[in-house]
Amino acid sequence: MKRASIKDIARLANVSHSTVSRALAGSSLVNPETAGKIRKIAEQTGYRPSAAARSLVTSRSATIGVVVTTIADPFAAEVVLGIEDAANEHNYSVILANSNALPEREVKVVRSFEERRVDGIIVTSSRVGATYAETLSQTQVPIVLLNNQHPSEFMHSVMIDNFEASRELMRYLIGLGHRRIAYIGDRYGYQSDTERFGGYRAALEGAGLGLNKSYVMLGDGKPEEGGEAAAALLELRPRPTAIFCYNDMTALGALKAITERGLRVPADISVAGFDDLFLARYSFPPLTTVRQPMREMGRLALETLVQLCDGGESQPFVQVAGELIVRESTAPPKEDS
Amino acid sequence: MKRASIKDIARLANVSHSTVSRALAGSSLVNPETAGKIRKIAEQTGYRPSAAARSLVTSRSATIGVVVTTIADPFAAEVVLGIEDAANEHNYSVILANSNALPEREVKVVRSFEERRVDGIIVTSSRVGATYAETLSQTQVPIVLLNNQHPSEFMHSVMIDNFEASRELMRYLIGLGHRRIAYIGDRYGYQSDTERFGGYRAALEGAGLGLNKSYVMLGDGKPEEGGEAAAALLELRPRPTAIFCYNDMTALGALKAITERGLRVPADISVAGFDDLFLARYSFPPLTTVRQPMREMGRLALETLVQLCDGGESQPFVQVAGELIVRESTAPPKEDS
DNA sequence: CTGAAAGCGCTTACAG
DNA sequence: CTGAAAGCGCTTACAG
Repeated sequence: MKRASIKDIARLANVSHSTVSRALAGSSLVNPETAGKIRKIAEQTGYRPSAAARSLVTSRSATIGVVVTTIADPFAAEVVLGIEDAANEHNYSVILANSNALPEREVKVVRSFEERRVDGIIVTSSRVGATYAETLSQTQVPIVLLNNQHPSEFMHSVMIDNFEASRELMRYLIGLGHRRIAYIGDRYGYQSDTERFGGYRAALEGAGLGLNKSYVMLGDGKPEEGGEAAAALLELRPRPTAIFCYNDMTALGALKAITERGLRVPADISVAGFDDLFLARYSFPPLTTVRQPMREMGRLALETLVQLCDGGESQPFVQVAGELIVRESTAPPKEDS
Repeated sequence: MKRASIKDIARLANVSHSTVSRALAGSSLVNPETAGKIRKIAEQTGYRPSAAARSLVTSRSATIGVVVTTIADPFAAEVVLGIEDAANEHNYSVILANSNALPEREVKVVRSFEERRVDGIIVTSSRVGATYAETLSQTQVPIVLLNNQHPSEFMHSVMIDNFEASRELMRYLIGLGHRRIAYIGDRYGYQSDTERFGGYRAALEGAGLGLNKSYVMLGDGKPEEGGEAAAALLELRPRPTAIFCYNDMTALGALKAITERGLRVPADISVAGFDDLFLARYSFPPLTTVRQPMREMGRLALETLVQLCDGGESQPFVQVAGELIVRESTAPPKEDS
């Protein structure tokens, strides 16, 4: 059974299909009475306009493409929720694709977005390398990068002020009395990591503390390696009294590794993360971290994109502020340490 | 700058657009040499076929719609990852929508799917109430429910064998020596909760233990209320020696509430969950739970859907097995309890 | 093997 | 206010 088309309705209403089109579009150029009749018939027949047909003539699809590395990452999931909620309000649909950080997948995704003539693309927190960036810019549609900035006239970005937020967290740790603070970063060289490390370093310098390179470790942004890095840090003498993790996932692994080795957080060592994922409230102990307004950032990205799609201007870099969330994984260092 | 169309390529190749269409579709009805030339031009001009135009004539969109309550739920995220990975392999795109459990949102989502002429729909773990089910069945496209079964010729479903998995977990707990086992379910009456409760009950009976109604609490599937329920359970005398939570999120809250009250898990009381979310390995202590193969279930749902879209048959109920994962949140009850 | 023609379901000038 | 016509970019019988 095929879906009713505009023609079927025209026949039932005894008008031309042009009139039906206008009536359904709410045009003022049609007799209110006829319009009402048409709408009623459309309603009764369960008519649904074909987005494909419409987009063919209007050359707009009311669809945006969203690429994440993997939606199983809680950060990405929160962002996508924000994007989709906002998209829904603007009557856009979102096509979701996971790149799994595979270059061939990235290429395929962009190609599929192109074929579907998405009106814009949002790329969330992945490394946008040179090739990927090039593939992306060739799409000719507006692109918004989330937590990833790339200097290009085609790309806008929304991100948190990593440097400032990181520095604030560090000042808090230093204020607690910590002098030996380690940093577990991300070996993939995300911009956000670089910036957070920048804040870490600036805070150390600001406090007259030098950067001790042996206190800087690299993980992969996930618990497993966060734990390994933390374990290695524990072996150092003098041992750091606090560990600042690039993100909450890393911190989660650190917490586990430390606890498993019989040390207590924060009595023996403090741990802080970054993101304020949902699970930061349920870790043991609850994690001190920097909150990123993930949903709002997603919403902001969508809104920027819609503005761009409507041919409007938008500032190329939207920056939001982080917020220090103090929980129970941080405390002053032990007297004797 | 507009995208190149089949006509542009036809002009450049000095053939008709029909030939271009055939060549690009890999039809054998076209001279290999011409075909090669056409493909080369298409490549050079960065030609991308319009999915809209194609779907208009083929009446297939190569798109499927996925509705989740919220993608911020880790369970949903894992499932969606599985769906999208499989969809990618079959060259389908997925449109993602969050219903937020709002009826009006559900209606809007389905409407949008209809307008986009999705080839099929997957609905993940939400209550598919009577109205929603009706809205869904009217779409005329195949529907696959994940962790939600609904008797209807239009709907297929893939789900875990909740009853059996729940019973297995209970047997394990009983085998440990527990006699007073509480259950924290979900007040929204999901089918999965009903079935897990069924397994709980059957196991108790099977062991000659009666069902103590005061040991059965209801949460909302999230940590907060899981914690409240656990706290209430702790007040009971005699106190239960183990708590089986409907899902990991509930267990996470229970763990926190118990620990905050100065009791130790599993020394003072055992806790088990269901799902084996990523975070179950990082809770304190690591959670004993039942693993649901979430990604595989997503993949299975997509595969079932594709089969249905291709006009094939498929068994209406696909059931997968759960797997008991024993970690550190469960142990024999204390001697004196 | 190739092209001309029709048609998918819409929107939108154009003419009345 | 309304209709006939053209066209968006494809696929696919039909005829050669």
